[in-house]
Amino acid sequence: MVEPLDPQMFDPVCPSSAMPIRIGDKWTAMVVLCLEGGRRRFNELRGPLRGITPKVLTQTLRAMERDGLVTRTAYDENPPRVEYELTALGRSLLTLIAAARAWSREHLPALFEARDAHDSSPGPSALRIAETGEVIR
Amino acid sequence: MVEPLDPQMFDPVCPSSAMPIRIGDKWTAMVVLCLEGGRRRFNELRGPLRGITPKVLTQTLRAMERDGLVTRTAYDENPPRVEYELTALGRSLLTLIAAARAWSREHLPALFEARDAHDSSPGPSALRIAETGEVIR
DNA sequence: GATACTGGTTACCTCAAAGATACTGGGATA
DNA sequence: TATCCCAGTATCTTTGAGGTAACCAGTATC
Repeated sequence: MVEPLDPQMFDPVCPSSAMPIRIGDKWTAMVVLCLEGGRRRFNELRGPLRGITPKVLTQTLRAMERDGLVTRTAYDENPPRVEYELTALGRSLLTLIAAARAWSREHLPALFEARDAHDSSPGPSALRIAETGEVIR
Repeated sequence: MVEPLDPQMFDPVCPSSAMPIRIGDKWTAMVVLCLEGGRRRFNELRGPLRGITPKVLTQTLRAMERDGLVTRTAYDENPPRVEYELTALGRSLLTLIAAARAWSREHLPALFEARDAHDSSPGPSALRIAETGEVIR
């Protein structure tokens, strides 16, 4: 069997939403990474994907199954058991995900730096904010 | 000066929305590609990005400027002139975009094939349920 | 005057994704 | 009899991306 998934494998502090690369839906890339080491069960995936609701995980997996990225195998047991596994097509995304992560490691700090510099610049943006009365928390 | 942009450079029939990779917002990757050959003016970008509204192009360019992907240069002329240009950080996305396009060229047909097969499959779940104890590939 | 040009801004609307919360079935277990 | 477990469903609400249309300032043209 495969090793259990590390519940800490995705750092919630890491603002992946700020990463300008997305594979599929919000959770698709993380599901692919979870399945990299072998087949996994539904509730096994819910550990590392902290905060995902069963509904959204179901939606994500169904969409991935439809696109041929994962296979779903349901065993007629009790309690029920369902396993998900990457297809060759799903595995082909791993290199792309690795490229995106490499880009992030190399360039994301510069992006945040630019963002911070922009947000704290005394330029016309401050004026525009003052004019609109927009509140920034 | 640079050559004019080809208004056909993005095929509207190409379902890029189906491509499971996204760089930044919906238009970010296309803007990067438009700026690959040199600086461009606002309305120059609106040609290839068929269907983009000025509001969304403004939002996209502002966000990219904030993230240090493009520079915005406004000339105090009449009529006004504004030019956008890729930064080194923005250019660093080109390799990632190339990787995503390579993946799509290679694997997107298989994805669509899987999707079509799934959508026109006869039985919903009966075939996908494994027999008890049976080893599934 | 009236209109057009450029590079936008603003208000308003729509729609789908995401999330919160609760509930299901049916055998196994206490 | 009651409860637990897994793999989901069902329903509602929120969020936010994206789109439509109107408007702006300053100059130049008709």
